Amino acid sequence: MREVARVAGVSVSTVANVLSRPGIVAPETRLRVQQAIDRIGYVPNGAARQLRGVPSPIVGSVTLDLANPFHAEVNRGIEDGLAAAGCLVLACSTDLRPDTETRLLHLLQQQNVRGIIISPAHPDPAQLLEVSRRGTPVVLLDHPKERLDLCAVAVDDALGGRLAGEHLRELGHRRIAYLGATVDPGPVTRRREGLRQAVGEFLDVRMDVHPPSLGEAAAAAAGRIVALEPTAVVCLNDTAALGLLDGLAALGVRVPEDLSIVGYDDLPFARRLAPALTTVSQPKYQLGLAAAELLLDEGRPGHAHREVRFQPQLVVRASTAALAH
Amino acid sequence: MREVARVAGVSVSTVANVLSRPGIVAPETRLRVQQAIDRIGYVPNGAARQLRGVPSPIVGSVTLDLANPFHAEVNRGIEDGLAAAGCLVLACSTDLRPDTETRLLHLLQQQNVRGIIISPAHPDPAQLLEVSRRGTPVVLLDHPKERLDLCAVAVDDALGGRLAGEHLRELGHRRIAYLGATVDPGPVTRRREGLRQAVGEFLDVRMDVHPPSLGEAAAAAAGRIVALEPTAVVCLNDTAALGLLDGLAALGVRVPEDLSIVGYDDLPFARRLAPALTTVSQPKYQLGLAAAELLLDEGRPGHAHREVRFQPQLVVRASTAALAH
DNA sequence: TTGAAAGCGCTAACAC
DNA sequence: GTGTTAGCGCTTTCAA
Repeated sequence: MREVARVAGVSVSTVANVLSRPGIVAPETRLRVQQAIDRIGYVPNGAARQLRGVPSPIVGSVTLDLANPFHAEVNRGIEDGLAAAGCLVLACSTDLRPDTETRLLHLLQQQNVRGIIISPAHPDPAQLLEVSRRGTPVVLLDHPKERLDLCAVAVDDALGGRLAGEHLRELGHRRIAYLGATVDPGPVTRRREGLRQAVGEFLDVRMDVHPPSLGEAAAAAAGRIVALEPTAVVCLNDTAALGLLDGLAALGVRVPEDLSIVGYDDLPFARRLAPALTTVSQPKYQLGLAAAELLLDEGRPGHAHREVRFQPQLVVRASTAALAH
Repeated sequence: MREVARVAGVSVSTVANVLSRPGIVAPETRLRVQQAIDRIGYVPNGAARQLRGVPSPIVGSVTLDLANPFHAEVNRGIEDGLAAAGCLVLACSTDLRPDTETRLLHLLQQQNVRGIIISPAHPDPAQLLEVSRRGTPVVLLDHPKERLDLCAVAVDDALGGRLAGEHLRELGHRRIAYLGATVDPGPVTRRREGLRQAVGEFLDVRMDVHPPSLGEAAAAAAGRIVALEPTAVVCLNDTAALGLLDGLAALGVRVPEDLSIVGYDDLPFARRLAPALTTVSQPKYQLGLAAAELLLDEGRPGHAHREVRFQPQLVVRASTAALAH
């Protein structure tokens, strides 16, 4: 900046004025400074600006797994929602590990991010309230606001589970399994409860998803599921359903003749699987967009914390069928 | 920090020492300072640190579209590769728009990021060389190094196209279409050329992918493709192949009996489509991991720019078949 | 309309 | 082993 000032024959503060309040500088001077900036290829130093109190354009996004297509699309919504305000997304994955989440929250605070959008891995929100209290706005994603003093974007997960359960009941199913993981994120736990309340006999199946992928774990769980003799299985998401279809095919179990399958998320491939997957759809891009808007609103004068709530929708396809007698 | 010093009864520089060079501080003093830090809940200010020359832990990742499962997984590889060094990923999508890319590069430089990993949208790398020359390391992703003075992670795209073409030739196909977009990223263009060189009659089909999704555009292109009377179609990626299968089903065209289809990327769903998709697999997570490693190496003493090259692999499934006579 | 100067929070050289 | 001190690049009064 000093160099720009020298070349333009003005003082640093005039250069600063051209950058921050161009209206206050004489047109002729402004032009000279602009030319100097272009000639030198001057790029302002964000760190120095921040130190002077200008808010950072960076927003932290803490998700469970960026490689998961659901989260990837949510993040794209966040990115686009923030882009209008010139903000950038610092994207992090926790793999559902509370300690990783704690570490990331620390790092983000240190970076003075404008705010944090988080799908919590830790069941206790105390940590998040503390971050918020310290001055970094926090928006919950895929988590209900309840009485928390934070903004939240939520999907009615229990309803999603119930929709799947009621659909299966109507088809005559009574023994229904839920394929989840040994440790599930909040939304999956809430779906399970919604399903449990909607069905007769509920069979809880848990996968250990450590080393292999979710799909492989689901394929490997096929035998255990079949042994329980359910007539239908609801999976924690479409990827698990995909793997389960694989595993069932290997066992010679026909879907939906022998077993009905329901997925969750309605990823683009769901409609083209063999058989086309019945699933529960939830908005993805819109979730991210809403979270971005809530976060941007945090800075504004009359801001009050609020919740934006989305409804899931059952999409019936060919992987579920009426129970044969 | 001053507050911590006051509480611990030491000077700010002692606090600084505890944070940056703990070994130099007397254990007793160190403990007192640590306790003060915990009690106050002090969080260091990254901006101030940066201003003093400590490198930023943030790395920019500029991709074409974070919501694309291929890029999402690449980014996850980047994230994990950088995590070991305590770095965070600022993830951006360009949607293949050169002006967006330019804007993002500017923003990233302003943030003094440690480096930038980029899948270029702009065909001319001049801009990237300039960024690198100015002191922000740049690693090319999904782009060959060639004579550029940058590190690069590349996949042999032409080979990928050739593999698809040779597979189809062996099955007796001669009229082969390539389904791409009106404006394709570099890798897709290179695959097209590889395919063109491997087949007899090459039919170039371009989709306009602006408002709807790639899958929908591909479904809509089914009619145009059929009119060209190819016996096989290679798609720019699996998502397009998925859409095309949809469109063909609506037209009553059977795959592979009437038309063979080849995808690209081998996304998890490819093996479970109806029919299971023949596709060209390329490493995704590994690409990101390699890029992260190259970037981290940029800071080290004897660093020399180099290219890490991956080979694509043909995965034959049920969507391609020998040409009936 | 422009310039001089103070200071944001921190690090590191140096003196004690 | 600990404290004093001088900036890092910028914004923002305030004075000229």
